[in-house]
Amino acid sequence: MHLNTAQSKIKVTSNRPLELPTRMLNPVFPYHLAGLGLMTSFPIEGQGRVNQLGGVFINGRPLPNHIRLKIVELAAQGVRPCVISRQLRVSHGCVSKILQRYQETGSIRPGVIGGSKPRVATPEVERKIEQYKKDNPGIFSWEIRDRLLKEGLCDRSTVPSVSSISRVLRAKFNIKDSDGDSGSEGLEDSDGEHGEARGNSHNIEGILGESKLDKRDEPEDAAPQTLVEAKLVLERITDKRSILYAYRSSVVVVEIQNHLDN
DNA sequence: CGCGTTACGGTTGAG
DNA sequence: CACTCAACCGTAACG
Repeated sequence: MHLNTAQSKIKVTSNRPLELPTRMLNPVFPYHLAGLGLMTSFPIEGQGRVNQLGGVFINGRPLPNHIRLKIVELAAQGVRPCVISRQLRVSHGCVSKILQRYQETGSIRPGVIGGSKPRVATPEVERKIEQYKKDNPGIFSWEIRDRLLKEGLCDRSTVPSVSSISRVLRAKFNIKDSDGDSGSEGLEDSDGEHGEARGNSHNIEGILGESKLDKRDEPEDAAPQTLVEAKLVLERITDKRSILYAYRSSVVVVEIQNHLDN
């Protein structure tokens, strides 16, 4: 049912997470061989691969949000994990992981990928920096650095650099940076457990999030409820076919689907 | 057969 | 600005 589309190639040219709706699965891919061990995780154009179930995934990258959502929704309706796995063509290990995470955290989102933990600006040091700044708002970063050394909180190898201290101050006190771009935006999310909280402006879900459709874990209130609302959003998105699948309202989706297919 | 777990090959991004 | 490396990813396979 998913394969009778005119779409014949899955184009994956970016290493960003892509929306790869199941209806866009490659109809010429020999899925009957994919599960026989003759080919595993068969590479398709670019970074997209096809798993044993015929599902498309990008190695190393999280499943798109709409599929994660669907997994949780189906589970909530009482659908068994093995059925979800087959229906959405997602490995059962992955279904299991996403459901477990949802149970534990209430979030459907992937974890925070990449980056590294602060090496010098530890929470304790950050607290001190914050305190120094509160005590003396006019204090310079290099003065803070000196004080951290003098009071023995850090030694020369562990004291944060002046730029590290500046970064902490920017974060804590929302001080505008000279380049004045993003930077301070994600700070509201200081619980920091949501994977999409940063660097999300270059994928389709990031765009959605910024258009207030899917910013939180429970986005349905903000989702377009009418065809007109949905079209307005669609007009700002280049990959219209893909973005469809992020929408929660199946009625609207079907309407837009028909509209685009004509 | 269903599913929890984990090795593996991969990506990411703060430091 | 290129690099490092520890975080996370989903799949496949085992038990």
